[in-house]
Amino acid sequence: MPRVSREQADKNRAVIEAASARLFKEHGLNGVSVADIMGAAGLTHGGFYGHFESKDELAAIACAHAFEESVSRWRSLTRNDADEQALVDALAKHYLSPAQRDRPGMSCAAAGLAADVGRESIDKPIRRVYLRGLRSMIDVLVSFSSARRSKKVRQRAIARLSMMIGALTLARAVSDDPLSDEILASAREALHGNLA
Amino acid sequence: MPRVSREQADKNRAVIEAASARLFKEHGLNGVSVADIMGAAGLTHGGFYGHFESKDELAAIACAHAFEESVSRWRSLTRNDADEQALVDALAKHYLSPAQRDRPGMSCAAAGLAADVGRESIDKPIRRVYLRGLRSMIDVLVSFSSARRSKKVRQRAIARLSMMIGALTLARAVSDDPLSDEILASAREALHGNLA
DNA sequence: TGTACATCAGTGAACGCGCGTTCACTGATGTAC
DNA sequence: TGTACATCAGTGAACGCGCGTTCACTGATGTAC
Repeated sequence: MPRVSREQADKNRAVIEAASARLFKEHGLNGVSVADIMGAAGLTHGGFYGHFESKDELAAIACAHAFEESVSRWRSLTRNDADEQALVDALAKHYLSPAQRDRPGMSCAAAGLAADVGRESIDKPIRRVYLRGLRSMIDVLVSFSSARRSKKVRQRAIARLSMMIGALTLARAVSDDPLSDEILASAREALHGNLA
Repeated sequence: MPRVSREQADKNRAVIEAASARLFKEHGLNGVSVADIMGAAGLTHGGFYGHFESKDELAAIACAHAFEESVSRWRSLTRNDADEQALVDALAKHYLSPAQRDRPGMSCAAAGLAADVGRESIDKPIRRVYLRGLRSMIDVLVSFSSARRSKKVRQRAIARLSMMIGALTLARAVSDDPLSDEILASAREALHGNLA
């Protein structure tokens, strides 16, 4: 059934973008084919190039979407006027959970795409998008602190983000072993300040 | 020039293993072909199956080699009788450097393969090898402490490892921006205890 | 409002290409005498 | 030690397959009158 309404076509494009964001985080940029993406959106592969110029272009768009989703979830944590440690704890509890580990497609963009983006050549559009997304995540963590201008606050935000992403990535690599839960718990404890 | 001496064949196998460990860390498990690996070892692709049963088998062997190399480098740091913080600082200085970031092939096995291993299905041989390797890295970090038996020491070791691997991975994803050096520096500071 | 037609979103076959793996072959190595 | 021959490490063509991308086609949508 070809030729769908303009409105439906826009919806289809949005579905393709959402599905690809999930699939890219789940299986990696090279672990997902154009046919996989279109199939997940209920379409066939040929129509892809009516919406996007290339798979690389969609990868960049999907990366932006994934970061927007992750960051807005993080920002929603900061609404209440809790203190910095409470906010970090809340984020860590959510972020470093078995549920997040086991559903990479529904989870953090920075963690799910980091290694793949690091291997993309520098001129690929996804690299600039990832950089922008990572900066906004750091900004959210910095905003948890009341003293936002200090270099120390920013460095602490970056270090915390590194630990969360590293722990999630490692937990996924050994998800079939008790060590996986131990990694999540250890990072949560460290972020709570219990190991200092 | 076919039919090489038994001795030369063993050397060839060792070269294939070393080259593949480097390439897998650099480009990912799916970013390297059998022909790439054999070419890097100065051979043609057809001879591959005389040495290994499959690409998956080599991936597991290469992963084991990569961890042995990384862990023995880490262990060499622990020879002198420095205190825990000095050992952590020495490791961080080495690990979180631009040189390590820019040469993934020559760098940490746990960081270079984590995301790929997390996406491999549970029955793939590389997963058990990665788990063993990660455990031995944790053991090295635990051995830095004089109070080796405590749960806290082990959790701290795991949290430190998570932060180092997360920081290195993120630094690679944004390596074309000043944020990359900032990530490395932030993690080094955090590991030194300056941000607590 | 109804009709005629141009547009174009989506289909599915096809393109060239590289993948992991197989296999007949080559000819130096290793061995039996 | 020298010769005859079996072995087998490495070669390169070939396999079936899936990839990203292209394109002729379809037929409902959108528009001009």
